[in-house]
Amino acid sequence: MGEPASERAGVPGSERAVYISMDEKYFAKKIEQKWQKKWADSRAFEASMESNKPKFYQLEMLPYPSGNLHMGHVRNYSAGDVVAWYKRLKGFNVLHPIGWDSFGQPAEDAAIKRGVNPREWTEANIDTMQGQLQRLGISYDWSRQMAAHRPDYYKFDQWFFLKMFEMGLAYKKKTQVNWCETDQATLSNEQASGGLCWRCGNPVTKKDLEQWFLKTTSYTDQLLDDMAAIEAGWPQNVIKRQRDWIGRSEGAFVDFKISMPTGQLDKAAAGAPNTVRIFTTRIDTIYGANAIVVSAEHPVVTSRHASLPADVNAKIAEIVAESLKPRDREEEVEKDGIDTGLKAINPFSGEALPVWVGNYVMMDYGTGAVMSVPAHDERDWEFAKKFHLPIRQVISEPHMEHEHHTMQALALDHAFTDHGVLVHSDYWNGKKSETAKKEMTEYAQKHGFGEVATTYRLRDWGISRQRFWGSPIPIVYCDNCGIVPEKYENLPVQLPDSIEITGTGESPLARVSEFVNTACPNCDGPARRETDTMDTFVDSSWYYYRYTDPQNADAAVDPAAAAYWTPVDQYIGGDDHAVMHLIYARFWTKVMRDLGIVKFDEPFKRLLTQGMVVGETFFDDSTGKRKYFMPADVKVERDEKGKIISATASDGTPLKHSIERMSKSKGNGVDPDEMVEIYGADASRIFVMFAAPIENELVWNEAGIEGAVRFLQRVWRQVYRWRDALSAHADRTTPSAQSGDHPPFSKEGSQAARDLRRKTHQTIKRIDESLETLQFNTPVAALMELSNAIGDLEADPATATEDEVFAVREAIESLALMLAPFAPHAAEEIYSVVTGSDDGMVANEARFPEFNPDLAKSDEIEIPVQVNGKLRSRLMASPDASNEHLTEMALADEKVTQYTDGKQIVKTIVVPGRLVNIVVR
RNA sequence: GCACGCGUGGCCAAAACGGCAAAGGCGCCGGUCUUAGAAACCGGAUAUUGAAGGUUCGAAUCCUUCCGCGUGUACCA
Repeated sequence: MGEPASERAGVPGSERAVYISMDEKYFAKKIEQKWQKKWADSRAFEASMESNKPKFYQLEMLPYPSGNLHMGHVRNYSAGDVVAWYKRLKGFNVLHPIGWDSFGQPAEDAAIKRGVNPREWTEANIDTMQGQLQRLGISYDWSRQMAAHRPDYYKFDQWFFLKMFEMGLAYKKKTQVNWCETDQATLSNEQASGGLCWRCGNPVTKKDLEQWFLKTTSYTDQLLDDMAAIEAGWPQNVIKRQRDWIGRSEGAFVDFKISMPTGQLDKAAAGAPNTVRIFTTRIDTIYGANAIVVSAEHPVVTSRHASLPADVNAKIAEIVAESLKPRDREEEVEKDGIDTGLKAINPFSGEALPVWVGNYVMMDYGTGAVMSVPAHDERDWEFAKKFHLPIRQVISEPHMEHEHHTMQALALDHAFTDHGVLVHSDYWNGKKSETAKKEMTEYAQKHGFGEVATTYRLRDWGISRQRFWGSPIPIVYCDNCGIVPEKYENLPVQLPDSIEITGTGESPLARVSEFVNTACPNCDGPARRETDTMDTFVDSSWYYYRYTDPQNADAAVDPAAAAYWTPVDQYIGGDDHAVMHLIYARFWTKVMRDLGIVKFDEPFKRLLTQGMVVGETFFDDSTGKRKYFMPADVKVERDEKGKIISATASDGTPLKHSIERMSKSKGNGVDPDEMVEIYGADASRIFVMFAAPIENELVWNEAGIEGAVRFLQRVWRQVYRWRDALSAHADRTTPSAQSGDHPPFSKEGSQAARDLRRKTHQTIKRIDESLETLQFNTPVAALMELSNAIGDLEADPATATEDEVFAVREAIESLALMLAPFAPHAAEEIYSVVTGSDDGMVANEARFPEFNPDLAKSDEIEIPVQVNGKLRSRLMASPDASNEHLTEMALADEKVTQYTDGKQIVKTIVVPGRLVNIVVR
């Protein structure tokens, strides 16, 4: 690559007879610095509620301040800025804020590894990244920045927690966490992957810990049903994933009575349940049940521990122990279980079924017990095969309706899980599954051993983290009063300024006595604080409300500010947050609605999920752990398609390669700062938007970025070439590319000028439509085409006709305005030259150019003529020529008659304005 | 396994409702300039739209099957 533009920056432009002087060459850095300063000085992007324009809230997902921006951020924020600029130019009062998800583990890890202060580390990172974003020229309202780790923000995490505590939405419960005995630390699932502690390498166990939960499940139906209101504005796959995640499943509960095997007394503890309730979605298969299978933790077995045979108890203990081991997601667990000796009576058939403990039944879903119907459920099939349990088919193919229902069906070689017709099912023989489900549930209900039931996959949200760098949970434990919420006036419960974080032990806060020891808010006696902190998803559940009222010390947000700006009109972010963050944020909004803070159900009207930015990685995993190599240190062989054949390290070690999410540690990261330094912010942003559709994965390939630079340079050159001719017309009071202010072309007006105006207006239409539908790559292509069209006009600026100058002016001014969302600095500069005002588009209330259909229309169009679908000729016709006229012209055409002579014309198809097709035989 | 999505020149990609000879960029080739190269500029070539069937006057677009790739998810009863 050649001499970087930046090194040439700073050359002063020569004074010319134009209102705004212009360098002959495009100096990215000079222009970018100029406009970044102007925008900051004029507070161009600071939003205010004092406006008579309609509001538009453009939001991008809250970044974690890791220290450096990566290309995924650049992609996300460039896209957001396209929307923000577009809406601004469309006359909206735009709110476009940014902030920091600044609580979380990396800061704590840095503290452990390098002994730095997490607060200082975090603040320094925020500084760095803010600078990077500013150099990219993203049009944020910096005055509204929030950062989760600052007490003025997390105060309200705590406020919300207390409110939820009052509402019964926050509660404490014992649950299992990954636990490293050696380090005495809880671990997230990722940190415990493979069953080994990521820090010390010792096996991880599970441990029961008291944890705080937020009752997301009390909003399950709303979370599910309210999606109907936002469905149109959200990607289908996100909607689907949320539905799956919530996992509503409709079926029935059925109670089975427990009896001990013949000859044995029931030695169960007093109060041991004598029924087992199962959940099933297929009650129609109940005559095929061969066993009841319960989870190892099910009360029906735990309460009978004393009476169960020793080998049964041993096996149950083994299953429990096995289930406590963390395992890889991919690993398939073999079915295991044991017959407890208990019997359960099928309330439909009266049959006594064995009660098994099975490792595939989960205690925390449904009732922790299932009826095993091997003929019609794959898991039960597998279980029955392994333990040689009987398999009885009770559902037959649908066409068997009214046939011989009692006949033994064909021997099955796999579970038949479809709906069908009941057989071997007594009274219900011959009925369809759907009918039987309904009737059997009603029957169970009527006879008191069952009911209609709906279960969900969604669990409550565990927010406790045994960590330092998070928002303290505002709860106090008092020997006299028990669990006591902190008083509102005592918020925020502040993190201690500096503590030693070693990475071992329980929550680091537990060792800070000034923090732990406190007075009970209730009785003022000695008490201890909760030392767990909140999940950082808490912070990101409501930050977008804080932006609307960021300085408020008394409330999370003023309802009036929230009412003005929210809900968010357009949200843009990574696909990876499709489920968790977006469910939590939706939940939080519903809680805020119930608190009367907002009046709507859903926080994000429209959502766009962008694809990841990925790059090639090279690594050696022969040691079991991946060691990454920088691409510069790798010798790569490629085939003619560019696919990698082999890669070797400089010392000759053969390396594996892959395409992975960009990151510094993997050596495939691109530093946005470096890119901005070399190519400029505008070119970088254009390239990132142009390279691939926003929702696709973007495989990083830097080669293309020079095309973006060339495009900007070409536009610049065109503006420079025409600057004198344009400036002579730059004295209008209202700068505008609107078309109505120029009379229609005189008959003598050149065809070239007419063509350019047509291209301009066609481009306006295209770009407008693309931006409305959130396509960012095609508008860039359209701008390139428009710029090519300007270049195609051969007229000399000095001698051009008035029509031609007007057409060029309209094209360039439109181009500048439409370029603003992608390359705002260059666009502002060009706009200044064209309009003679150096105050910027915002101050000038610049508007997106308006499309004029009359100008976009060609006066004559070419109509292809096909014979039997094959192109044979073309006609020139007016765009509104009648079908009859076109048909006549086509049939008279010589090239057409060659193919139609002597044949019978079967029919003629005319697509108005498009083509004529003559079908002959 | 299940669900969803995608296959268009060497590469990234565009083409309302099925309707012209399938955009744009990168790369490539040639030219101008230059001692030469690079950059820049100008010009040019390059596609039976993954495969096979089907529907239709007409298919990149709709349907079926297959092949390849990607994403999500998994004992959820």
